Amino acid sequence: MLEITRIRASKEAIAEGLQKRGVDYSEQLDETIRLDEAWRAVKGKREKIKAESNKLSKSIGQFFKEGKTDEAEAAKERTKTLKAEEQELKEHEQELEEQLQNALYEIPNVPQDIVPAGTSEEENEVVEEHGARREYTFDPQPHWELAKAGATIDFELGVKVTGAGFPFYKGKGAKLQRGLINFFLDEANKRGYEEFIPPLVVNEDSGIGTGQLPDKEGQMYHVTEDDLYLIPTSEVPLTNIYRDTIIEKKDFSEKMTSYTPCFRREAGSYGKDVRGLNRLHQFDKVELVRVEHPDRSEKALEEMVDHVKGLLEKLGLEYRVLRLCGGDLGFTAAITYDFEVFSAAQEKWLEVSSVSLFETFQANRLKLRFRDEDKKTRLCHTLNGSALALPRIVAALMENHQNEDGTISIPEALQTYVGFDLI
RNA sequence: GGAGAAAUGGCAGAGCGGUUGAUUGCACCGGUCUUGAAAACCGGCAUACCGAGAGGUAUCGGGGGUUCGAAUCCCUCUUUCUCCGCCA
Repeated sequence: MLEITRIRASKEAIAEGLQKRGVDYSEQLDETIRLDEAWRAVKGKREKIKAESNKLSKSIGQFFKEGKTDEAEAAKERTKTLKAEEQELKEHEQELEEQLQNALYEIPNVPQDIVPAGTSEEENEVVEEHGARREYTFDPQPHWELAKAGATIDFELGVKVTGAGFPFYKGKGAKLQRGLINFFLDEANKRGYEEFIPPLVVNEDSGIGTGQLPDKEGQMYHVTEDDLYLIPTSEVPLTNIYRDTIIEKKDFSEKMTSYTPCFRREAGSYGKDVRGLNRLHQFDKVELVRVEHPDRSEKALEEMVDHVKGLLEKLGLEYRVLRLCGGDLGFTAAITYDFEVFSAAQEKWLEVSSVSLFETFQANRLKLRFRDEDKKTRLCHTLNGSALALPRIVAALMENHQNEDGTISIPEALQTYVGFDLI
């Protein structure tokens, strides 16, 4: 959520920045300004009346103490009219406040200057490419064929027990998952991220805090009985640790990591790119979350990008880094770098990580602040990134490291983690 | 799941209808004293919003109500503790 003070101060610049998302928000911005002004006017009026009646109430107490019953009764009468007036204004005020809040919820974050304009993924900017395309002397198999042949992942069994998008990993397939998780967590630990095991279900406040609610309600599994949501990413519980907090530390830099399963309904995305591990309802992910001083958030973003690059290199995968264009940028992000690995058999790029800086957009909703040098509270910057999401990494590892006989070589960095070098 | 008790500022802990945003202690910050430190003493010390400012408004777990007036009374929800039951 953008700060209303910021919209007030630089509406034009914000409207211009938002153009990069391919949608014109000027009308909505005007609407927030209008609502904000109306709201403040009504609020001011109401508070004045309230102040007067507060004063009267105090005097009533005084009158009673002094035994001036007549004066007290007279004052009582006067407060009655004030109260009625105040009540009316209060209703109007609350209405305006709610409208303003809703209007603000609908405006996405402003893309940073270097974010390219664009409306589709075609316009994402490839900023880096690493690793060589492997030449095959045989027809590389897609990972779902390899999984079947090697009995490492069982999709049909998942359908039987739960439904599509909930595979079973078996034997070496399961061990590979576990190995990757440990590898990713260790790498995060090395870079100073504290490890967490968070709850996998969160309440409504947390969903609102990180921006999943109220808009993207359909994306999460909702446990209606208890009004809780299955997390679509551990960004939600990790970032919400800092909801309603003021960081008092001077040179803070909060770095957290956690492995969790992630649950996504993926409503409306059936049919395309859903084969095998490409799009699941439940998948594993190691996530990085950071809370930073605004002056240090750019550097933090660079560090995270660097971290993810290191992981992909250690896994021996060909990858590229994209700077998402405005239209492809998430609602809450100011800038996002996507990492894609090349899938040999599918002949396409698979997104395996997304690293984003939210600036104050999440912090504003979270009420996550720090104490500035002049003792004032200011909003922090938040960041997060996957390091990494497992299924597509597994798909890429299987496809890119497959051998002609259907076996799969495990990259060296991973061998000590999984306990074997060939599947 | 049943029965009781409780929820107040960073912490501890008063207040139980009327100048209470809230006594007090600890912690913390500044000062005096001291060669320095400790002790002692003095002062400061919640957050948000509105306002150029003076100041105003709101907040004593959340929401609602009674009242001219609520931290204080009532309803409701949540959480914590104790006891019982059930269970990994």
